[in-house]
Parts: sequence; structure tokens; C-alpha cells
Amino acid sequence: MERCGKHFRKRDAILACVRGTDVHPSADWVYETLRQQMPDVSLATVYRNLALFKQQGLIASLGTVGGIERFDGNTAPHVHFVCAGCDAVIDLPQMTVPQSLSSQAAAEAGGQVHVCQLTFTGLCSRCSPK
Amino acid sequence: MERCGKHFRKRDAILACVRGTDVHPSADWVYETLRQQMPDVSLATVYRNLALFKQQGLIASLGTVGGIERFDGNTAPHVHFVCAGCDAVIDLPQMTVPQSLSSQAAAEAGGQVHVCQLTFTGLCSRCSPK
DNA sequence: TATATAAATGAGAATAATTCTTATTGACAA
DNA sequence: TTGTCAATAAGAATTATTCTCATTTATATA
Repeated sequence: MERCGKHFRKRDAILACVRGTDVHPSADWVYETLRQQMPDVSLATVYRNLALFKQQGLIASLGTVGGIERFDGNTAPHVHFVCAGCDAVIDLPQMTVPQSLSSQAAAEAGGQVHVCQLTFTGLCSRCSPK
Repeated sequence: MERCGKHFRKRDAILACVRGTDVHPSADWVYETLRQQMPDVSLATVYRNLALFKQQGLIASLGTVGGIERFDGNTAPHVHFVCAGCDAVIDLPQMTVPQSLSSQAAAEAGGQVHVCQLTFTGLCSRCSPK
């Protein structure tokens, strides 16, 4: 039942990479980051496994920023801020979405609600004119 | 100063198309819809003008659903529901986001907030198992 | 009216993010 | 060792979107 010998397990490394950062990475960021420790990793493997993790609920997709999909290793519900200047995605952990909103949404939509995403867009402190 | 003679103004038609529907259309939906009345419209023109309107703030982008960008002719802030089954995007006009949240977000992010987007994802009534 | 200039468009090529295909590799069991 | 199956690398294929450029249309001007 031992899953891993001396050989690399790319899949585990990809999951650890997404979970070990707060930059809300793109597939390419994961690829370039892993490549430094694991030069023979393939971009297709990164895409394949990110899609798998997303489907399994191990990671979340934030949608696209500047046309590129971004992921989040933190699947607990939380609020995001997206900078339109530098495409940074930042957590706003102090903000919370009232629990009541989801059930209200389900009622109004007449279906089931699985995910609630609250995202603010603007300019981060670095990109704001002084 | 008259802008329009007997000839078609594709640009105006594209804006009217996006504003005249609540399906939150994709570029291709706009193209196919316009083509029925205006067979010589070009897909490039649709994309070109949607990007222009977005930049001018005349329409809003909702990000991608299933890898395809969706637009909204209603730029007033409101809440959306996205069905993961059929990719429908539905307005939830009765729901409102507390105004206080945006200033709270600006404070926590340390920058400026321009847009607040609240989106619920789930299964619509049609796609929900009975 | 004629003409010049700038804006808007159509058609198709180009781009780039993502997905797919296929041969290969590695892990594990018999 | 051998068979089987999952995971992977490499690169081709796909597809939404953007770009190029020649043409058309609108508008200003003489």
C-alpha cells in the first residue's frame, strides 16, 4: 500500500505547491515553480492534475484573471481582492459573507447553491497612485 | 452630428444586443444572434466592440463560465447565480450586497475598490435532480 | 458636389491557454 | 520475470480571443 518509492510523485508535488502558497497561482506559475526542484515535470501534467484536484474538491478555481485561470489551495470560504493593475489576488480573511446569503440565494434561484464567491476588484496599495 | 444614415451601425447593434437580453451572453452568442438580422457581421467586430464597451464601462464582464467570457449589459451592481450544469447565468435582483462591505474591503486590502462581485454557483432548478 | 481624412468593418491569419494523444515509464502484484 | 495499470512527457491539436490589413463607410472641408 506504500504509494511512493524513491521516485518523484508529481501529483503530490503539484497539490503541495498550490497549497503551500498564497499567490493563488496559475497553472504556469505552478509549472515554473516546480521545475526548479523537478526539472522534468511537464506542463500537461500540471494542467491534468489541477483539473483533477479541482474536480475532487481538493483545490478551488477562482476563475480567470487577465485571461488566465487561477487556483486556490484554501477551499474554506473566504473573500478575495483582485488587483486590476498587477493581477495579484489577495485574501481578505477578516471579511466574512453572512451565512444567510447562501440560503437566500438558493431560495431565489430555485436550485441548489454550492459555492459563494465574493470578489472585490480595484487597485492594490502598490498599484494605487500616491 | 447625425451618426447614422441608411447603413448599418454594427457597433450600436452589438451594444443593443447585449443590453437587450438577460442571458449574460458570450461573444459568440451575440454574433449568432446578430447574424440573423445582419448576416454580414463579423465575429472580430463583435469581439472588438465588446472589448471597447467593457473598457468604456458601458457593459460589464462577468469573467468566464466554462472557459468562455460572459457579458452583462446591466452595469448596476447586482448578484449572480451560475449553474454548473448548463452554464446559465441568472440575476438575483432581490439580493443586495451591504454597501459597508466595499469600504471594509478597501481598508483591508489597503488600496482602492472599484467593483464588488458576488456570485453563487450551484445547480439551477432545471439541472437539480428531482 | 468632389475630395480628404478618419473611423469602422470583414476576412482570415496569428496567438496563447488549455486539452488531447500516444508512447513510455514506474509501481506493484502474481 | 512478467503482466497490468496508473502516471507521465512530449508535442500535436483545439479553441477562444486578438491581430493585421485591405476595404468600406462616415464625416469634415473646400
